[in-house]
Amino acid sequence: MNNIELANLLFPDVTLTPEDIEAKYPQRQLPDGACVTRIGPSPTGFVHLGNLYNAIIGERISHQSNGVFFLRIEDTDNKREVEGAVETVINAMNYFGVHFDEGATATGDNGAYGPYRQRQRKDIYQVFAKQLTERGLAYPCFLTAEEIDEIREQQTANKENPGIYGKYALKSRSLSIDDIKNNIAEGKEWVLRFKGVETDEYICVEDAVRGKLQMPRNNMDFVLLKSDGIPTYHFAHVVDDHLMRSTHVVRGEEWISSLPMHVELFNTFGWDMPVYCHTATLMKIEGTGKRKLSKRKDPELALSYYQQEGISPDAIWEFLLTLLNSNFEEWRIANPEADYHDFPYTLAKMNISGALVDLDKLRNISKDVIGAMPAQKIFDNWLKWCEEYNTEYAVLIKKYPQRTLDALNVGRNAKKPRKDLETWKQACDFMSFYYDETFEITDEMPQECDEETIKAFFTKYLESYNHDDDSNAWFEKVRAITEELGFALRPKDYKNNPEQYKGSIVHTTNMLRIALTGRANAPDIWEVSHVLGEDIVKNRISKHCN
RNA sequence: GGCCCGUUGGUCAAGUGGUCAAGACGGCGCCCUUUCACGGCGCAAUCAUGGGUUCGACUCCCGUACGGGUCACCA
Repeated sequence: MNNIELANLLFPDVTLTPEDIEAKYPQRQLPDGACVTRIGPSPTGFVHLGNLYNAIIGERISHQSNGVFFLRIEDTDNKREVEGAVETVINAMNYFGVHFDEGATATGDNGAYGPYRQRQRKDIYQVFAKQLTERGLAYPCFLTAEEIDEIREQQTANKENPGIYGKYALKSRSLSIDDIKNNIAEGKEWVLRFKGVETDEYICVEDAVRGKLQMPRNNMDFVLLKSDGIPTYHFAHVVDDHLMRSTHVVRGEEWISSLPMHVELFNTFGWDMPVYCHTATLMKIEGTGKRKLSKRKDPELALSYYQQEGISPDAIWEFLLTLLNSNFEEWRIANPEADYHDFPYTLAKMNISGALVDLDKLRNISKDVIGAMPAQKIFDNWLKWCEEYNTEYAVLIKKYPQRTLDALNVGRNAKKPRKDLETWKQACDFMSFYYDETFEITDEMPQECDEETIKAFFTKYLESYNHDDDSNAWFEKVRAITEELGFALRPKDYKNNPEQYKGSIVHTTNMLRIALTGRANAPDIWEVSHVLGEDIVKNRISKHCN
């Protein structure tokens, strides 16, 4: 009786019952084995790699099983919320190719299990909070922050576990209904706490990636509702994932230690627990050891970093997939052409220790990914990136669309395409020699070629140059000049008898390459020449004739 | 400190009692090659540690060390 009175005192506006709510969110009609899961980012304005990492897992297990993947905004902490952050999350997920079946969108909610923003679900949580109060399992606590601090200090001094539990909860738990009425009348703020049970029992949860997790049963009087009536993560998680009918909960391992609270809630409500999947923390190398990626020190933690660098979403997926499932790389080698969505992802193959984010490996993967793209797709993606991050190049690309496309095709249609491009940012650097506006000579001419030789070579080259020559005819001329100037036609001849030659054809072609592209490492000279066009070629060559 | 998780080469990692301990990135070397690439081949390099259990342990158990997480009206 007392509990009912208390519940009505605390929640005078709540008229619905848990049954009413349950009825609004029926079991989903899905094929056997379908996974329903979600990501629940909080709108802090910072979306990080770990968010994507977990999102990919959720996306894969749900869509591979013909289930449902949704986006829920966990905005219960209004202090941390940043203007426009919801949009930031949605845009980032969209950019990186993570698609939701339902949930929060930029324009509102989509789906029958909403609202998908936790603050808008306040009324729902209150119904269940009231029920818990009626059952005598929750109570209002008027402890101030200072009082809680004092308790903690005392506990630390006594080497006891910190928190509100056992005898430390007594003061609040033993308040009479009149005390509570008076406190409320005086305008004192309160939180709703769960009544933890004093016990030495253990709980055991079968985690889909870690196997058995065993830990002491919860004994804490943890907070269910904060003083503004909004739930804590723990309460919101349990209520939401139950009502939204999630079958799997994918989240970082930092949640393992609060698992006992969640188990306690699922059990007291009598609800089935979802399958938990606690994933590893992303690490970074530093000095001799690993450490957690840090928001402050590591720019590569932010998803925006990869956008700024112009690493394609496909490359990020392939990279994360290699971290997530170690058999992905083998699968990729066996199926070089396949879409990564066809890779059979499994939770069981997940690694449970912290994976290290290796940017070199990412770049390598990125090269392969871009290497496999048709030139037109590269053109489109690169241009799109430039329009946002490098407007100078966006202008160039649009000024010379055909030349750019031809340039992107150099060496691409061979059986083994070149892998010059690794990121859109780096592409701006690599492609610079195709435009007079950005052309720059950065490498030195080979030491084997003195000034005299350089002048002679280019003069002869220019004299004999015929833009209509095919590749073979062109190369014959290069050979002729090379020989004429006393350079070996075969690199080995020079290597074996260095005293007989000034150098080899390696050096003469190098000169040519540097004159045309500004560097020693660039694609096939004949092909490049035909992308550049006769005028530019002659112009660049003639600069070295005197 | 309590509770929990983890530890295979420089890095990502296969591996579930018997393997010469896969593979990938990076490094080095060689080969292919008319340039630049691409590619191919090869080399070096790993089971944190001490005890058990066992005919046999990277695999199972206990301890130690190290790393990580968490102990909020943050998620």
